[in-house]
Amino acid sequence: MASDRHALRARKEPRQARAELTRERIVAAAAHVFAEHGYAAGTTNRIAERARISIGSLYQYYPNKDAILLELVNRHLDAGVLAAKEHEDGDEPESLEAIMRGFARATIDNHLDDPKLLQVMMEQTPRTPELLERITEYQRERVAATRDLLARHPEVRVADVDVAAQLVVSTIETVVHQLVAAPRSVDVRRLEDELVAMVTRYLTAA
Amino acid sequence: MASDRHALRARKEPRQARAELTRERIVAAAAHVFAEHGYAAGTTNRIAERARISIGSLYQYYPNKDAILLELVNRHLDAGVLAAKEHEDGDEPESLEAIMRGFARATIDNHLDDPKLLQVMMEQTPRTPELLERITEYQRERVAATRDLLARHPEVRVADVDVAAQLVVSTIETVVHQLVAAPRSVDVRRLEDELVAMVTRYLTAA
DNA sequence: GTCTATAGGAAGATAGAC
DNA sequence: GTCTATCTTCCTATAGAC
Repeated sequence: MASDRHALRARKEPRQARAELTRERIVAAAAHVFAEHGYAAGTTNRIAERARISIGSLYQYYPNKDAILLELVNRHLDAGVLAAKEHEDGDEPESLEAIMRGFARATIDNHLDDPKLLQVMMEQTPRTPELLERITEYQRERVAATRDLLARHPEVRVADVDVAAQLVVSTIETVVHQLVAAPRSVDVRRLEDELVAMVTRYLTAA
Repeated sequence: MASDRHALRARKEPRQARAELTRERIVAAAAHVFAEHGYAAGTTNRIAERARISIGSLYQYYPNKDAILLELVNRHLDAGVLAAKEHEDGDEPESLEAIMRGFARATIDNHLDDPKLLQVMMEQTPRTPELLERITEYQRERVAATRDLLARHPEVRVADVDVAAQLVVSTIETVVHQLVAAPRSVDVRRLEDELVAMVTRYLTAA
């Protein structure tokens, strides 16, 4: 078995690298197509066409359409977790307002990256069990991290830290999402200021 | 449903009344089917079946599937506007906190009515131009009414009333929506308290 | 491993009888 | 006015050649 394995260095790596590249092309194409046409009209044929491979090849890399979408959602959530972590792991002496601003900014940036795609993912996605699972886990993770942060921070005056964490995370996430989705709305920076002010005052009120 | 009323009075009215009843049956059936199966799997055939009319008859009352959905969305938004109006038109001497609680309570009630259906309408609906138009108008209306209320209320201390109104409406609406959609979450009443506290403190802070 | 061509199936909408 | 039966369209997913 695998007797042709001992070639010069590796025959396997280049293949995997090529395959990885193809997967990347598919994902990039899917992002573009979903953002432009929505989920239903973002057909696998269109995705394959944009990735400049055939529909047959596409199905060799992903078992079905939802798997491609799930990959996109996973990447977005991973980026969100990563961005949030950066601020959480910083030095603690930051003011609560600075921390909240970091949260808001990171969330906004992550959504501003490709608003159309995000909207499609949030609003038109079929709620498969895997996807729901992933989103729930993400929420749980964010709330838990925020709760710990609030519990440790000296400025926080709120009674129930669990409820507060849930409210703050939910508020920042959904408000940002809605504001980004509605491009007609007022100045984003201005609203970021007010959002930060609101949650900060809430958390530090006597 | 004994409507064999060949009254002397009118020949037209009974027919219209019958038609109105049928429309009502269709809408009720659609609400049930969408809530149970989602939008895509909530087929027109299923709706007709539940309304106990044939698919052909259904298409005599609504031109297509999206028109039925639009009817449902319209009813929900109308209920929302109505509930909000009740509190706005009340006597002014109410405290700001009482007003905000009224908003939150009304929003929660309106969503609690049929959470599943709401979730489907918010998340799986195809964003047709008519629907987007209707939602935008609803938002604009709510924000405008809230802005006027804030501008008149003596407790309000916030600098920019327009931005504040947008933030408050957006926060209450989206947070409630998310919380209702996620039935695993904490006590709804408890979170209502915190939500009200948050926006009230924000609006009245020095 | 990649392709073309198409099977397979679902669902929205319509035709035409009664 | 209501029904049944069906048409049309479209898209996912697969088969099979190269």
